[in-house]
Amino acid sequence: MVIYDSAKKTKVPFVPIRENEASIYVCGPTVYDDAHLGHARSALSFDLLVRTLKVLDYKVKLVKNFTDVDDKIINKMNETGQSLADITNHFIERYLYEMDCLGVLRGDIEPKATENIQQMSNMIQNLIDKESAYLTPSGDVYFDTSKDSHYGSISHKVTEDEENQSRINHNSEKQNPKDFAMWKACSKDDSVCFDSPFSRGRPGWHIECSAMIDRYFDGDENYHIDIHAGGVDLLFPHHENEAAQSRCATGKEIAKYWMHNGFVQIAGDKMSKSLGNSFFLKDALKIYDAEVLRFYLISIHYRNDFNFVEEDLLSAKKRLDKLYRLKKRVALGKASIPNKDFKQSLLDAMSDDLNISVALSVIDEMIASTNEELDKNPKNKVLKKETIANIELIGQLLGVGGKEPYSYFQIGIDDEVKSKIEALLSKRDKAKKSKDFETSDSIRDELNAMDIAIMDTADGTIWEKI
RNA sequence: GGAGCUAUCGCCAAGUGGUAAGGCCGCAGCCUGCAAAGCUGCUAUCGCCGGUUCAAAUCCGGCUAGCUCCUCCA
Repeated sequence: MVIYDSAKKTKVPFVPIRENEASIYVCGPTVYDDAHLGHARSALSFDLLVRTLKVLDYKVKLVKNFTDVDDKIINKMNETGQSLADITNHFIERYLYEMDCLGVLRGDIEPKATENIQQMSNMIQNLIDKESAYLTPSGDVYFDTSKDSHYGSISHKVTEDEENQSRINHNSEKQNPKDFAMWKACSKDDSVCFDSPFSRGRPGWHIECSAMIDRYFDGDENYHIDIHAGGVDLLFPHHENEAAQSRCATGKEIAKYWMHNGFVQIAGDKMSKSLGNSFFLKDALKIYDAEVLRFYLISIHYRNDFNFVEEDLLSAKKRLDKLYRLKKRVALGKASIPNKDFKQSLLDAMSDDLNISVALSVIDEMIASTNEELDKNPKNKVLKKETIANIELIGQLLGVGGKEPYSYFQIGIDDEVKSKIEALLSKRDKAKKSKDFETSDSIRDELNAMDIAIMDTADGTIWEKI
């Protein structure tokens, strides 16, 4: 396995802390709003990583967090009058449901920030004791970036003159503009406060990941975990700051490897809260089939920008359709084992920093060559069994193709429409048998008008929802 | 203002030194009563300029365009 390490800015061989094991932490969402396509893409990117490692026989430990205490959530409380727990539980539930729809494997642990206040507080106190952090008169605690000689080693964003060039005006009680809050003291009217040795307040954003990783992973003397993952936007400052905290608190690097997924764009623009062009997953799932959406979102390499275009989604669907049509052809029978060359090529592709484009081309070629062989010899049972195994492997690795193939082509068709289709087909069949092609063709036109495609096969006529 | 990424066929997109994978669309053929599905064949010299090299889409420099980060963000 080779992965692109965004801290080293190059592809590197993946050599885990412990042989044949992989410890992975993925930065999850701040749960104050519905998840959008960007959240889906991030989750899906690292879902492919986890699936690939599992197929390669790594024992994977995956932790994905929820940031459930944050200024944005508090703003939402003030807007809606709901409690923190009401808001966060609602969005966590929605998030998990939507990710389940997309076939994203659950984390082994999915901790919330609020379940780790004690751990955060301990780590902050530790950093204060080591003079890597300082408490201000108002009760805030800042990390002192000048105490970390490796600050900037992850994102490479910190330059000598950045503090002067940044567009942001730094005020506050920071000793250094690069310093960041680990703990924010609450004011009197704040409703979300936790006790700590330094002040009543709430944790900053970065500290939760450091604390959770310390809590949930063992690591070794050099690193806490193998892979730390998230969206590119988190590279700086979030991951830089996490790394600094963990480094100074524990003397270990937080992660051996860093992976960051690219952004989803809508019409060429970044999708963001501030632009108000978010495409929420709940809306996307109303329009598109979840599996098709998954297939589309994973079909572009995770580090590239992803420009969401409906036309492209539809062409992705056509590509997935071909897999299911092949599945129809081989549906009867048990799986044997995947074709050796196919499996090797597929794993080689995914092992190269999740090269999905090559993986998909390997699959397309498998589909074409299998169809060709089945055209010549429709009863090739050995091939059929092998193909079933091939498709199962695709399912494990990419999380697509697992549905029963006929039902895949009937999504969105209710029983009423279904019986109407079947009645029309039976009528057409009679007309065809009596060579009344005018009638049979007009029935076909009628079905086409209903977005139903039909195909006559040796075993009778089958239909698909287009 | 600073830092970085990207630029390959109509569209999506692989490919980090040796003469351009794959998918969608299109065209032709096979199959079909006709279709559909499936199969076969056909369609690019890689943003622009210059350099290095026997050889570059691939390395270097410049330019142009788009995007991202430096602020909450996946």
